[in-house]
Amino acid sequence: MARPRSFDENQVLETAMRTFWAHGYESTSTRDLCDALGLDRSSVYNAFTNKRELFKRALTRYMDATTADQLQILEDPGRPPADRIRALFARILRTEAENRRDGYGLGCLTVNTTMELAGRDPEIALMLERDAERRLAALAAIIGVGQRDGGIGSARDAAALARFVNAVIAGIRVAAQGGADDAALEAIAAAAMDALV
Amino acid sequence: MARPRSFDENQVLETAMRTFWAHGYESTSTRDLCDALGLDRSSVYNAFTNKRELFKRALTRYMDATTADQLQILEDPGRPPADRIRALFARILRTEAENRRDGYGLGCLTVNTTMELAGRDPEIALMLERDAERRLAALAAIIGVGQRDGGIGSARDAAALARFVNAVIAGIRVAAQGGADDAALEAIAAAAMDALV
DNA sequence: CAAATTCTGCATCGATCGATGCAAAAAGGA
DNA sequence: TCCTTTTTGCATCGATCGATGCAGAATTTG
Repeated sequence: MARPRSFDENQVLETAMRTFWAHGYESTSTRDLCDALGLDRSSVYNAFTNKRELFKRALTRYMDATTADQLQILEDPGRPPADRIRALFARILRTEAENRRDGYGLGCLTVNTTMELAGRDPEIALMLERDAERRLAALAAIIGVGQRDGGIGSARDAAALARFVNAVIAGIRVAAQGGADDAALEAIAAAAMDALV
Repeated sequence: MARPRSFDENQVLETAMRTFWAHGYESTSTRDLCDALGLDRSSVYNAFTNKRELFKRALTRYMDATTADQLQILEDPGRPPADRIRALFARILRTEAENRRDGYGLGCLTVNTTMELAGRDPEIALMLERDAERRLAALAAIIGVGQRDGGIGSARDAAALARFVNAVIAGIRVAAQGGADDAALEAIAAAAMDALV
């Protein structure tokens, strides 16, 4: 009954996500986006309302994919809990290595957005907090299991240890954006594991 | 022989530093700055060349003050090495608590700038790396002393442990900007100490 | 084929950005 | 007091920002 769209919405979101990821929200202009997307601005505004809504869609896509990937690692029944945390760190290190360009990592869109927008956009801050809660809950659950079966020797509150692991991951992202190499990032993760086992 | 300036350069740098700290580099317009400073743009451009040079001056001021403060804690001869690291974390937590507004911390201008600019401004990235080197060197030295006198039980390379402590501090800043409360930040620091002693 | 509906391409809007030109104001030195 | 030098206040520059208006193209339905 009407003219169909000339683009695939998922592909647009994927490209928009990578563009925001690489340059940040404010520094990505709608013109930059449309160049990367191969679309006119009016098409983007027609489909996604405005820049901020498009960003929210892209951020949701990133968080859904990333958190699902991390939860899958944390809930792998084939490994003991401590090994799952190790595997999580290994995944962080691998993605940071893959996304390195010009000596600087892209970091993580979640951490980047927390730094850029959480303090002045309550709605986006809430999206980020909900995502963080999911990851913290999964981490705390696995750590609790590890504490009961002895694989994780720390007697600290599991929720506190989950916050610690989450903070170290964020610290690794920051170090990557600051130019740290793979060995430096790996040393951080290895030391963090010492606090758990 | 000529008209004197109506402002104190140090006060201007202090105010500019706090404005950039609160809102970031790109999101602070020259008009925002001049409103905060009580000066006209032409005065600011006359004294500091342009926005980026003013930012570099403000960033240098921040790094000099912050790093000097942290090095003083790390080099306090009255405490054993492990206690100095604990005191460093305590200082981070205190400043984050002091700089909290609307539930969100200001974080740290160094970390904020690393996330916003390090990947696309090589000169500023170099300034940040030099500052990080100073802190890492001091941390590694103190950790080495602690390893030899037994206060720090970890057998890991002192430089690697220094990177770990630095990353945890960055992680605490990120958590603070994400809305974490004092207790959550303290739990992160406490767990990090477990990896050293 | 014609009517209805949506999408696309181009031009452009007002707002804001960093930065500058210029004349008046303010000081010191003669 | 007058000359020289610098700062200051005001107006404004060109570029870019996010966003929109509108006519024509494209497609489904009748």
